[in-house]
Amino acid sequence: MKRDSRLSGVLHVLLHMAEVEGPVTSETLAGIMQTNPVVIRRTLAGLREQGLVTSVKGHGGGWRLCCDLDAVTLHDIYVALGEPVVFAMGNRTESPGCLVEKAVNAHMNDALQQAEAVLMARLRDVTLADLSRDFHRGLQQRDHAHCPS
Amino acid sequence: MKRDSRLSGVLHVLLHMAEVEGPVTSETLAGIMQTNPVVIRRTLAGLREQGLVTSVKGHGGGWRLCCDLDAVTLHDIYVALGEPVVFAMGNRTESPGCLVEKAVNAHMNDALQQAEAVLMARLRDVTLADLSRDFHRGLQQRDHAHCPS
DNA sequence: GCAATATGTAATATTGTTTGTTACATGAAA
DNA sequence: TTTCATGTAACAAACAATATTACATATTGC
Repeated sequence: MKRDSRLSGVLHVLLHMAEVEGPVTSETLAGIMQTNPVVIRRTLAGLREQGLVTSVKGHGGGWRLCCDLDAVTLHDIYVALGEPVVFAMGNRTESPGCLVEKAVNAHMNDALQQAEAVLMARLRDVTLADLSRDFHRGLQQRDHAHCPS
Repeated sequence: MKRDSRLSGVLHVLLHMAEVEGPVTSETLAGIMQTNPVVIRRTLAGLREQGLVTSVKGHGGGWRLCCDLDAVTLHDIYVALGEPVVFAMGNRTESPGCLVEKAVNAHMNDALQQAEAVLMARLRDVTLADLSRDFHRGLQQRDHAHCPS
């Protein structure tokens, strides 16, 4: 199954934006992400509606983070993306007439729902600031490795 | 995203088989599932390798359950299907050179892994017998509704 | 033995979704 | 007024799941 990597991708983009002062163009971001500028614009458009980023047209324009990294969780980003489907597995029919299928669906939905609840809880636990901290920790470690005292 | 409904589908098939004495042909099962006999055979082939069903060729042949419904959990079926991918969401790159991506992946994987653990635990909690019981309960309720005393 | 029936499986086609691309309109700065 | 950037619709490509076709193999019953 083809995996939807928008959440992973947009987090990547946001952290890169956090490292830069001025606005960043969709073309630059597309370069980092090895994708198309239009894809970036499409994706970030959702985040803009939630007030997480702003965009400015024209010369010198581009995209800018406009949220408190400490206040935004991964779940907020997930929601801003339109709450994409979580599972690659699902029921054959959602409103089955067959009683066998009803019994199957009931148990499957129960299991999937509990798993989804856990996932959402974990996403709510992590903020963009957490990710950024981890990134900088990784940077430091790498620099130490390259330039030992 | 297109959802993989094999687990749901195969459970449906197994419960139907549990209701019948003799062997059932892939054609009959395909009729119930509104799919193609070859799809049924392909899917059940995996279960046969795990000793959950048997197949007999030729005249009077077909498929038969050969397991204790109480002993087989949904997780067993999931494994017999080859442990299909659980999530529709995933990381952009699994072995990123970019430290930003590394930080993102670490948190995402953590969250996904915990959710997957919960799902598997729930699948292990439910047996085919449980599903069958629920089905018969549903049957009774419907009959009562149709023929009130 | 031979016809009928069923599985086994490879090869191919179809379908549906996501992602990528093109094209062009709109807006802002130099 | 030229240049650069977003906004968006329309279209194309890529990909994975499912469906279909075709034929080999095995078993039963006559």
